Amino acid sequence: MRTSAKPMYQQLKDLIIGRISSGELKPRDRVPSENELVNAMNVSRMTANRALRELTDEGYVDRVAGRGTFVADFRAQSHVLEVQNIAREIAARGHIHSCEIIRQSLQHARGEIAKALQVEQGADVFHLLLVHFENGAPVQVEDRYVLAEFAPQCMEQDFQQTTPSAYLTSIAPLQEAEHVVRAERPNAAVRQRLHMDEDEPCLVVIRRTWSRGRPVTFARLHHPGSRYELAGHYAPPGTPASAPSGGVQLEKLRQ
Amino acid sequence: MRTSAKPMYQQLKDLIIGRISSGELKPRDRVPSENELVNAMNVSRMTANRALRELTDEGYVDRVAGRGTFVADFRAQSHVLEVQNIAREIAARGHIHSCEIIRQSLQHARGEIAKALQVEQGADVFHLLLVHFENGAPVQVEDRYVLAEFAPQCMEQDFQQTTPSAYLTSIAPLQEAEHVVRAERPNAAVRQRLHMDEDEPCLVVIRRTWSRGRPVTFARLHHPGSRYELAGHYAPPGTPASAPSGGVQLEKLRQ
DNA sequence: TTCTGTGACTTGTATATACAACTTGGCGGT
DNA sequence: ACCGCCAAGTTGTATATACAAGTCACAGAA
Repeated sequence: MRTSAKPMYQQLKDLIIGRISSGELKPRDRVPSENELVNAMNVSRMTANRALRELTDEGYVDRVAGRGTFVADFRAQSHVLEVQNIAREIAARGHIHSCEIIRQSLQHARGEIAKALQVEQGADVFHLLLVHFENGAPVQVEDRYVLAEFAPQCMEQDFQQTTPSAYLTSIAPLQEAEHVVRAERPNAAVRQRLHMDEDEPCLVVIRRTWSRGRPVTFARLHHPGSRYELAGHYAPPGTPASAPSGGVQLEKLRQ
Repeated sequence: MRTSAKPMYQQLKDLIIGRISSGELKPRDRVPSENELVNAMNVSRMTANRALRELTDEGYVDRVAGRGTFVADFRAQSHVLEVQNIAREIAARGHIHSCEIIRQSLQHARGEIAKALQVEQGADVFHLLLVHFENGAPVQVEDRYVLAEFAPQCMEQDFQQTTPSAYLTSIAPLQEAEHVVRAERPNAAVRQRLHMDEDEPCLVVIRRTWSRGRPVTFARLHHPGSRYELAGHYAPPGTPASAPSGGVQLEKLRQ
């Protein structure tokens, strides 16, 4: 065929990614089957198969023999959200997560915030200021800005029930993330909220997240250095997962 | 065909990955072409194509139409090494990297080190202690242990010319990496080597790296909080790279 | 000598076909 | 009512074939 510049399987992928990104197809929705694509798009089944198979590898869809192809849960999109959802992270350790809401307001983006979100000065943004607790001890101050246009229902949300990152991933796929990690001395307000010692340093994560090609949220996350650390494990795709086994061992290395 | 449990294209992938992991095929070596696989393994070309194409997606090989398929440079293995090579990182900023070697010795692994590398107490390990400088200012203390068995030539290396991580990636593919990031107060020795202020916090990265299924090196990297930060950008594979454009903007947010 | 083109080999894509294995719903028998 | 079986639809894999496009070496012409 090759009527266009892009190969046919890529056009099929773009088509389906487009339907997912636009919200036309939501998580767990059924994606056209190979045979439906064959009839609708006038391609061979192998071409449709390649498109859907690659979308599976890339985490957009899940396929089950005999049932069909379905849009993947955003939550399962791995890496991007790995560090993101602190409530899950705490729950995974078997601990209890709780949350105090300091501020939840609609503001006009100014200065750094407008730049970071790539919008004009004065654009509507929601500002959230929360403190997250693990078994009652504060472990994170979340200072987050969200494009109002992206999440219009943001003021009605109860973020004690659902963390902002969980809410954001529920309304659209967060497809890209950028973060910067620093060690800093906290200011007095942060130190007080995190119950930190006088000279205790702060682990700061600054994070921007993209959806549909645009940055939609910007967050500064402050953690007490003595009670929080970031961990990550990277393996190239296709690796049979050589059983790292070691997160626990590393804990013991804490000096 | 399906004579075995695993599908044929997977067997082909495993075969080639095996030859790469064992060292039989080194970076830039030529991998059998599709037609050679067709003849040698008695499969169809589409099956050989799928195996080699997936190996390309997974970063094991590079393919050039008209020339052939070649083992990928380990250095190009993206994520795993992203944070790893500080000399490259500094060079990418257009700055000058230099390095002071404090210690380069053969030791017996004890305690935490043996545990982290999953070897018996007393096994031979090389211990490296270096300070890395960016334009003359110290930015990292690298405290690294390397399995002697893995890198027997380690004592002969001049790590002022080639950083340990560059050397290690040159002798075998580092396939998995695990890291933990913390904010800590440095001890006196580290503070002195990094020329840090009295109350300046330290960004600490603890990293283990695997090769061929075994941990081979373990490093503690200390950075001055005021002069170093970690940055990362994650996008799901297949994303058309929506031009983040923003590392620079984020810099300006530094308080 | 230098240039040109041509053929062999390579990857990239696309199609048509085939069979296996899994899932679901419905039909018919008990 | 319930059970079992089968048909239709789905994904997963494999083959044979075809053409397009890139690379390279070598033969032959200028």
